[in-house]
Amino acid sequence: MTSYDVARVAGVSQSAVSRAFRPGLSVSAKTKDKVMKAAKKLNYKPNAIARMLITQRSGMVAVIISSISNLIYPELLSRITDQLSSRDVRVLLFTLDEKEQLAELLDQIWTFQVDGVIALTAHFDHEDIARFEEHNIPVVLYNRQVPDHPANTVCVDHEQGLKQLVDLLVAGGNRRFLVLSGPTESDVANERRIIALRHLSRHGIDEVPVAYGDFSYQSGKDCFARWMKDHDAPDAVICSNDTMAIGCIDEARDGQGLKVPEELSVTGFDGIHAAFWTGYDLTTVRQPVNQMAKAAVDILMERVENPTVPPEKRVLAGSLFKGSSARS
Amino acid sequence: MTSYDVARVAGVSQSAVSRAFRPGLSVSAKTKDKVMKAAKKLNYKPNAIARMLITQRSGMVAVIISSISNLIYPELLSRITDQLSSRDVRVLLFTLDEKEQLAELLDQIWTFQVDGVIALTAHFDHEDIARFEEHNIPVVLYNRQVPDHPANTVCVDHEQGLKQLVDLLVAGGNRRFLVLSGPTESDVANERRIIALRHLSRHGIDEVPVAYGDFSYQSGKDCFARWMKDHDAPDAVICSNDTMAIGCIDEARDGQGLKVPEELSVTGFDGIHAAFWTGYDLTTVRQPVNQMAKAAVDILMERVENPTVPPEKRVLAGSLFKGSSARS
DNA sequence: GTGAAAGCGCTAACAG
DNA sequence: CTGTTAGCGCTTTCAC
Repeated sequence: MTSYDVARVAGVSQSAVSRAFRPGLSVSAKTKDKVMKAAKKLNYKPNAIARMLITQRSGMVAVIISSISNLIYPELLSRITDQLSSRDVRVLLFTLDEKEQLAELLDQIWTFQVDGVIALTAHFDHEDIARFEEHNIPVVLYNRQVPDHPANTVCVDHEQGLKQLVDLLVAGGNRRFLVLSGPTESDVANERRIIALRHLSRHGIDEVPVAYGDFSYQSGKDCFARWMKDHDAPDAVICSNDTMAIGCIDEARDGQGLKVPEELSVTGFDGIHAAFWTGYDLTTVRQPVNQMAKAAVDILMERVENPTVPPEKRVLAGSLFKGSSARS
Repeated sequence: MTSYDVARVAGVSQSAVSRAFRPGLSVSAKTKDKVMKAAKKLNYKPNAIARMLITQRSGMVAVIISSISNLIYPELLSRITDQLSSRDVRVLLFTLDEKEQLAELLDQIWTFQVDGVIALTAHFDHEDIARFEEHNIPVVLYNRQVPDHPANTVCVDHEQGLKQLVDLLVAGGNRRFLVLSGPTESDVANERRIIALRHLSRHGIDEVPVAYGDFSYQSGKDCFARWMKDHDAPDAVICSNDTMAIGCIDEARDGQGLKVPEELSVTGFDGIHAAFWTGYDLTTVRQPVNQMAKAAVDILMERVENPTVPPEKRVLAGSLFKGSSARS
């Protein structure tokens, strides 16, 4: 079923059919009516692929996500998809687990002529960003920045969030700390670790040990277990994200027999749903996920409409959630 | 940058360029080399949209998912995306929360000319399936069937899984039951509820009360709290999924002061990651998610290659996981 | 307001 | 093996 078939049945030209299906184009009510009747009869739907080819706009945005062991990603994906849907844009989903796959993934993105990209994960250097500019595809990075290069970014305010978190912990009498960081390949992990250590240092707490996991529940559990093998329990564990914090709590309680928060404070970051489950009730910094998703989509679509708008960085404040996983 | 530009630089015809970029087509090594050199120089990538238009194949599969309050969905989405990626097929993601949006969503799917559809959610009647057949788009349903109509389906064996679960609970001395079901609009919820009740009945346990939630953590919590307001605690709660079971456990422990499993057995279904967190250690039936995702993609892609292959139903056995949330 | 005509960038016969 | 040619289904000037 093509627009020609509809045109024939409706007794109009093919271009009339095309016009009838594009909003805001000059067609008389009578013609439009004839076209719509014929279209319904033939069960005709315009072919989006052909439209993409001619308009040079795919109506699709690539969303890059990594494996779902970090529970913040599905929540973000969900919000971003909703935001894009409401603007009548479709999501082409890409997952990226290994750094090496990035080049291949980018190739796919070019060939698919997506209108834009939202990257929830992956490290982008200025060369990658330059390639996007070359291809004229706007990109928005989530919670990460490109060193020495302006880029569209929406970030939670790590500085402010972690300051509040650290202040709270210190005020609660915690003195001996352990930082449970995400992997050093992760921009987010590095930022959160460095900022946390800096704020601890401002309280005169230095030489804080760091253990490294991969943002997953299991790694939170394992890292803490490994640490406890040849160390005394610290007062508090500052985790790079909620998923690891939950793993750490489970290991503390069930593996090490420590009472949380009486004998051990544990904090997370993100504010995933599971963090608020009463079994954990995590002290954490909540990303304003809805607003951040909206900001990411707003920034992106503005650049899709008008490619000359310069890069923009938006930093949104997180909110400290005082759960019962930390003495405060 | 089009194939014509590359052809000009390489000193060959445009169709030679096209051939060079399609695997397994007859091009001499020399020509291919010239083409690739020119392509690299011009930073050329074939335009997938144009290819879709001419080949009538988009290389995209629509995946329909619902809101992520049920944690099995992100896990499934992740596995399915991996499976499709490995076959060089892209995922076009659609979310469906309200039943009323289905028609609109289907329209989108037609216009985008996807090669196939995997539906993790939504209720499809035989009319919907017929429309897919009309459009010649193969569909695979996940954990749901179409009444009175053959359709491609991959299901976990609810019958067998729930039999094992109920047998285990009864053997553990549990006699007074509560079933915490997902919503009656959900095919999966209905199937799990009815089968559970049937198996209880076989043990002579009838007139089992049912409370209805929406598969979310909060609804598990709320439903159980509401039930406890004007009833004694049952021996065991059989939940339609793990997320509700976790909510139920949290409410039992923190809201009602009940010891799990000593005073209350709670079971789930699905085998989501969080079910195995040591804080819950849920007795549940684990869907073989990897195999099911693979089966769904296998079934789908076989029909994409060859539309005449008849519908197929694959039922995979789940595995009972004996956690410590139920007396057994 | 409407129709004719020219492509968007590519693939796939077909003939050489 | 290579080049020529005819579209895929649509949007968009451009005359009328």
